[in-house]
Amino acid sequence: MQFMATVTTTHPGTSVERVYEDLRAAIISGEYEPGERLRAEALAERFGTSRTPVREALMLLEGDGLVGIEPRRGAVVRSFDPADLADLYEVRAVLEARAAGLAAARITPDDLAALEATCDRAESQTGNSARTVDTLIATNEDFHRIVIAAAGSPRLSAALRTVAGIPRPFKTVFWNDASERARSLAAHREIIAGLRAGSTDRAESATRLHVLNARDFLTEVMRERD
Amino acid sequence: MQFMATVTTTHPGTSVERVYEDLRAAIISGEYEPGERLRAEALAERFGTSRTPVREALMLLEGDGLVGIEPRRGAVVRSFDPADLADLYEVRAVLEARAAGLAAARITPDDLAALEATCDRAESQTGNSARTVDTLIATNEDFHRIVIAAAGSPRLSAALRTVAGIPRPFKTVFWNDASERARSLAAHREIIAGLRAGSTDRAESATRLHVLNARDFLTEVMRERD
DNA sequence: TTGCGGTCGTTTGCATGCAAAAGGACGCGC
DNA sequence: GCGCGTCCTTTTGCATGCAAACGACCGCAA
Repeated sequence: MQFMATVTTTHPGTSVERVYEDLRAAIISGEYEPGERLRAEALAERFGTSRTPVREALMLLEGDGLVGIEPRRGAVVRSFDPADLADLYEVRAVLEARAAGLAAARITPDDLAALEATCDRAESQTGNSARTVDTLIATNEDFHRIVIAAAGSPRLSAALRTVAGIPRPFKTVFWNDASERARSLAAHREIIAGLRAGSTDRAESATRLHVLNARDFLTEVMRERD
Repeated sequence: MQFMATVTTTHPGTSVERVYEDLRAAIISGEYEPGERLRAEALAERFGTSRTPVREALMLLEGDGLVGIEPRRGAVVRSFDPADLADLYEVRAVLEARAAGLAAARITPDDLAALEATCDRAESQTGNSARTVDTLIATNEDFHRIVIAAAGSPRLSAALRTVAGIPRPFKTVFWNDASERARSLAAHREIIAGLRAGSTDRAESATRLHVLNARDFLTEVMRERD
């Protein structure tokens, strides 16, 4: 399949990175369902490469907890049961709280302004259209990304990657819920206040609360789903 | 190089796993020095495989923070400057403290006994022979491994992998220091007490203290090294 | 001497071939 | 009818070929 004809003004970097990013996005978007088998050949064709980089990307995604690989059996999209999700969010709570705590001592006015901007942006989004929900999810991710970057801890960022990705359907139920939206927005402003005050404790506590609230909502929803 | 002659009663599993484990051990043992280049061909020859599994193992080790890979430039053993080490230990402190906290609610008498056993074993080791230090390092790792396993959180375990590995020379200076040994042993017993009491707070605090003490010692030593 | 450009060897990244394992279909015996 | 063994297909895991990137080396000019 060496005639890849400059598929889509391809990203920079190597093939593995490209497949990793795109496949990750595809899994998170829900395009591949939990439990679905990920065959190397098919993915290679899809991404216009060979099986080698696909295989490598799959190994990286396994490290991110998005894909399960069993030797000689292949890769599948991991499924998230309530216990899994709760576990994941609890680790996220610990790590993101710590990130916020570190950020409180280092954050710049620019970053604070950017954080405020995400809140304003979220506030301006009303309704439940797919576009609205998309924007909210993206905005939320921006917020967390800024805080984590502001913490300035490479190891913390690396650790967070192991709990960063969950398929979008889960997020969608969250951001479709009006009261959760309001609660998140309030929490974000609370976190910003802590960061602005340079208060490690406030930033940490507010973040922990925020993430654990999300955990509770999601596990609750999943429980009543079945 | 397909005549690999059953190199060393090879581990089970795939070639990648084997290379990953062995190379990881080699790096941690200090056999490859920080900054040293890791050429795929040479490693393939050493491990009796081809470059493909080696390349994949290197990517996994990059995820563990032990190896740095730059596209088209190759892999190197990561070097640990004082800031790196401090960062790593701070994340470890957060995660291991949390693990101990979780473990306090779930640990079994068997695990408690195993933890006690590691302390007794450590206590019986005196002197500074290489063998003694080896044993202390292994014993210490056993202790932490048991606690983490007892936490029963797969995501926490996964996150900890990103901060688990540091080359042995660093550990050696630590375990050669008599007062650090004593302090570690006392801390371990403190943690056990917290776990036995089922006290999340005690187990957490003791663990955080323990890991941060190690951080301080190491950064201190590194500072005066230069 | 120092800086720059061209050349060549080395090493990576990717595509592909191939052996072997896993899973399923089929048929046989019970 | 059901279990079991065998054959066949699919898919993985690994080895290897090859193009392209990197960087070291060398010569030349300022």
